[in-house]
Amino acid sequence: MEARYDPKSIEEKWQRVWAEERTWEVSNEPDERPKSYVLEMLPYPSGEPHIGHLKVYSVGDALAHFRRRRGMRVLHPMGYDAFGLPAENHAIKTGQHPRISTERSIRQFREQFRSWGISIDWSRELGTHEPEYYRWTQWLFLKLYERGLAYRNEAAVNWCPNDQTVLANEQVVDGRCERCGSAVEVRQLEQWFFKITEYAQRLLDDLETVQWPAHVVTMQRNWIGRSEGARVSFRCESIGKDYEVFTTRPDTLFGATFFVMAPEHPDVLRLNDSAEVREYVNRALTESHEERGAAEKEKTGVPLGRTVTNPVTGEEIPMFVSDYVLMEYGTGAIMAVPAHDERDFQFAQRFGLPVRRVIGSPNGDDALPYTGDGVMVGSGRFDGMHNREAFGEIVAWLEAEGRGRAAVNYKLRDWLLSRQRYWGCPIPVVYCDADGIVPLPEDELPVLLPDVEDYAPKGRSPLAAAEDWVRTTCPKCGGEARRETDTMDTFVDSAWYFLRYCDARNDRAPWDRAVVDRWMPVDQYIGGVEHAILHLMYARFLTKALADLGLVGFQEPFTNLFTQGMITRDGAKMSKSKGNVVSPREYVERYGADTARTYILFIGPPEQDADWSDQGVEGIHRFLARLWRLGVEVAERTDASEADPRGEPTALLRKAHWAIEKVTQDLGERFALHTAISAVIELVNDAYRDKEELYGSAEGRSQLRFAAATAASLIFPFAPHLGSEVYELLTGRRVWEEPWPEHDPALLEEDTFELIVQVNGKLRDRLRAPAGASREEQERLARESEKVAQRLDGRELVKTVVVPGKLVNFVVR
RNA sequence: GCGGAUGUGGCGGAACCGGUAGACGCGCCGGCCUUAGGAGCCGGUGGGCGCUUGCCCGUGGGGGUUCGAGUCCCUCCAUCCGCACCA
Repeated sequence: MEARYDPKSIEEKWQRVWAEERTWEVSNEPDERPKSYVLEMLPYPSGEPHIGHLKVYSVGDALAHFRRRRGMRVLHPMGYDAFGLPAENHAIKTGQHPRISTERSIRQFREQFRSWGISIDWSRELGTHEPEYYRWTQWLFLKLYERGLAYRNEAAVNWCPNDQTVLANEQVVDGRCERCGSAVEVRQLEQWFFKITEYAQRLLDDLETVQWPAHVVTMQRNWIGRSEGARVSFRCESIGKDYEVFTTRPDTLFGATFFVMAPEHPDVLRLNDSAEVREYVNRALTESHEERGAAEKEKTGVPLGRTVTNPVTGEEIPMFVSDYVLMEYGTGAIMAVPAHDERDFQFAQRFGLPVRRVIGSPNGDDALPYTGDGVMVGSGRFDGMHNREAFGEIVAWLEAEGRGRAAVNYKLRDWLLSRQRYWGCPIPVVYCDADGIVPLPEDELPVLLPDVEDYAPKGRSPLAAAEDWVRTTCPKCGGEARRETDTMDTFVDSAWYFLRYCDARNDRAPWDRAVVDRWMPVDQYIGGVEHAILHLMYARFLTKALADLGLVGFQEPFTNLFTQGMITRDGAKMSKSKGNVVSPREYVERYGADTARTYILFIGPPEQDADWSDQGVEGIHRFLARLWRLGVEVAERTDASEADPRGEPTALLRKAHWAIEKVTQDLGERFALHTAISAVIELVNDAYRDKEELYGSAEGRSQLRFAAATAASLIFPFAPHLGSEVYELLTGRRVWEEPWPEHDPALLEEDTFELIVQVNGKLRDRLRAPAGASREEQERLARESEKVAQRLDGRELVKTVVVPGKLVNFVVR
């Protein structure tokens, strides 16, 4: 017998079968089976897949296999998020077209995914850079534009000086470019936006309809940042204009002793255009987010030499400009209540402004600023009221006077989607002197990305250099027009790919609604937490917009979300500079894909970070080899006719049924893939322990053969090649065509159980007791235990606790 | 500062409803097989004391609820993550 587990030949054999027979393709025609859409987040193809990819697809594939064999029609597609900066930066360095390097990476990804044996429906494969795909990205842009959800506007935007492009707020982390780490500058530019703010409330509300990890929901909630408060008007008599502010504390209005505007506020220079103010404003505008953002920074500002009227006190309060007020939030101006707000307090200290207490603290503590609740003071007829009550009363008063109203404000800002870069989806509009912004008609799509000589960004899109391409005619008047040269944020491409998969080869529309409505929403979405806000928020927004357009029939794209943890090495994040990168290919070549996949799932709970260990890989490889040898040996030493277990159930047969139940629960009811694998290991260990004895009888052989085939069947979702191989060896059948096994509950029932006997809650003895023992019987058995009798002797029995089928606890004094 | 998560052997982790703490794997120790093995097979492995049967301690620290707590409550500590001048 050639007793060597050879993953290479086994894996190649089954991969060939799956490719030739297109085993994992699924039709869009519904059948009696319930559907399940299992999706991992779209990979960005750069070089080769890394260990994180191996993990996410190992998790998703285990689930896809399990659900198929449980009788579901499973959609499990693959594609590539192919536009983007790394490929373009590579092009700048080498002069090679980003399409070349991107498509090279895609080939490598595809080849690796195949070598991992992931069960993908390759007939739906897509790349977001293909005209067949981005044609529809452009089409969606036009739909949003028609609906007023895409607009062009000048605004203070984040500018990355290194990547030479604007960024969305979500792509700025700690004042730095999320991609390259450069300090982000603020620039006043005209850009394209999607009106995601219009969906703020719905994005918030519908978080309650999805089953997502709590921390992701919390992050989205915080990002949307809903605050309830009021808008209040402050009149500036000297120029005869009302300025509105948003406040969450209308109850402190009597304590508003000054008024502050953001440097970007359009009226600042109108109120005061002195050199000092100009200089302050200019400095604030050019300061990076990081410099400006620090909360610890000392407050700065300049008085504007004007006043506004506090609407409740009638008092004239001074106006300032200061960079601690943000133009993007609320109205870009605030009422300052130094007694009850930290920041206003700091500013007041710095500028010697009055601090007026209007809420008392319940413990009589008179330290200011005080931000808690209490009883109103110094607030006219509201004095004596609790501030929570005064909140509503003051808003009602403002409304009656026409000086304000209740209002809700969100931190969420519109999605800035234009980028001054080359390797992205062209925005399908033109600029015409006569007609202004003109969207292209649908039949002119796709607007193909032209080839250019130079990819280097120069503060404007490299596309602007393609003069022949830029010059075009206006679809409205036929006159001269210029094309939009910005491209779209790649997050637009990935905000709808899951819809395209449903109907990937449709060339008349992005999808057929009936088809999409049958597959969507995604039943299980799997990916990393790093997308908790960006991608997931954008995809949710787009889905809602499409629902409003009547293009899809659901509100949320991802019913269940699973966020997998990172794989570290020596406790640290893998990086080239640390030299601790684990290459999946290396391990797949050395041990086989089954070992790599099973190990990465066995290492720990998939949602947690886990540290890669070469010794751990060896351990799992040993287990798979053990299972393979068991299969070979059992196939040789038992008869195929003995496949069905017969005779008195042995411990091993019971163990097989126990493993079936365990794996089914771990895979079906939770994401406990690591404990599912443990259960199969236990089954194989028991088979080794018992096999020599079982070979001795026909009945024993039949049960052994069943146990080995069951182990193969249960390991299949994790190690599909080995599972297929061993299962075929023992049954002659294809494991993926077999229904998922079901355990026989009768076989899990034992005649006796281990009765735990405690005295004062401490374990004192373990006894065998008959399965159906009554409480009295259990207690009697426990009392008969010598060890227990010794401890009960001469002491007063206070109480006896009996848990049927489990334990007896004697409480003595 | 605010919000969230986590803390169990030498290591990764298990224990699902409050009921045998440490499944499974790694590592380590011992044995078998072998010309030899870093191959395979079998056994042991939380700590301490007796070292045979047994006893005591033990799930980050302290306190509480309970017949009984890794699990529930309070409190403190540590680590990680997210947000952070959002009015």
